[in-house]
Amino acid sequence: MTVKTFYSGAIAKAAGVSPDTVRHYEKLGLLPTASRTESGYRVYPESAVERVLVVQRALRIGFSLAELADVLKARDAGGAPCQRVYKLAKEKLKKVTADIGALKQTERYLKRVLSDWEHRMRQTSPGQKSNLLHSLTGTVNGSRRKPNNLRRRT
Amino acid sequence: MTVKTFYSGAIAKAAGVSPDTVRHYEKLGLLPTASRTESGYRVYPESAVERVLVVQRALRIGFSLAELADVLKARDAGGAPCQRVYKLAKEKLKKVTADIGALKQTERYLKRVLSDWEHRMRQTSPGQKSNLLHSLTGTVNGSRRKPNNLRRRT
DNA sequence: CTTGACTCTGGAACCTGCTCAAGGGTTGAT
DNA sequence: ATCAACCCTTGAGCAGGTTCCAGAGTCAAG
Repeated sequence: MTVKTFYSGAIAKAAGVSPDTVRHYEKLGLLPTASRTESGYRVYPESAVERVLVVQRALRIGFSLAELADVLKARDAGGAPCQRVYKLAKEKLKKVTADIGALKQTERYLKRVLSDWEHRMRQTSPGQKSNLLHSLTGTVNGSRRKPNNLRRRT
Repeated sequence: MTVKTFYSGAIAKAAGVSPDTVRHYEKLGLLPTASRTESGYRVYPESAVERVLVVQRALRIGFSLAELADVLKARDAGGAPCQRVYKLAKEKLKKVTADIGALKQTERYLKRVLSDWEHRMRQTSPGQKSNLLHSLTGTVNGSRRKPNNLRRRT
């Protein structure tokens, strides 16, 4: 009795990603190199699903694929990179907290700007310029760039 | 008496960006097309500095260059795209608020994970696997992708 | 034995706001 | 005349995590 095995597509479906992603992960070393059928199809053990899910969760926390590849390769090589993982996670937390602070400042600023604009627009007849953008001041402290990319699978 | 004029480099320096950025903005329509000297140098009025600054501030709020190009072109064409700008800014606020919520969830989750790991590592002799990554559960609700990119000018 | 759904490969494209490089002209002071 | 310090253009590159493509092979059902 052999272990149940899966092609890339099945792993992908079970983990909610695309087959391309599975292959990509393998190429980067996030999944141990799959064995192949005679015809060249990748064959994975069921555990690969969990692996993909772990990667996805770690990504959400802020790990990069490269970092994950590092530690997962170390693990697959028999090591126990817990210290490394722990340290990385702590960095992620710091980053997240900092990002929250920056975003909050942007939020406050944006709220102020909006209420200012509402005031300004009430004093301007429609179709007239009220120079909203122009009224932006230089006092945005938090830096904000793309905290979007809300990933969603189709 | 003519108005004082500036080359791209001077505008850039005054606004704290690179000349490349100024040209880039012009190409995208964020700056009205500059007139040229006989030798082909771009010539800007002083107001271009303010324009670049406005763009930079709007970027921090979360506007994209494309959106800004839209409204600024409309303005330059004699329009008053205030409604559009206002609506966009409101969307930005919504996004920022949502991002903060998502990040806060990630923060909470990450904190839980870390304290769990600390516990786990105390029970594992050094050099042994404690499967930290593997213990990531699926309960991260907030989606998080790169709320970093903290822009800083060099 | 055809059809349709799968698999493989390598490499390019996506997105965004720049940034840089190559190759070449202009300006202004010495 | 020569030099530094500008300016121009086109086009490519970066980050990062996919996603998509062409061209081709494989597999199982009818």
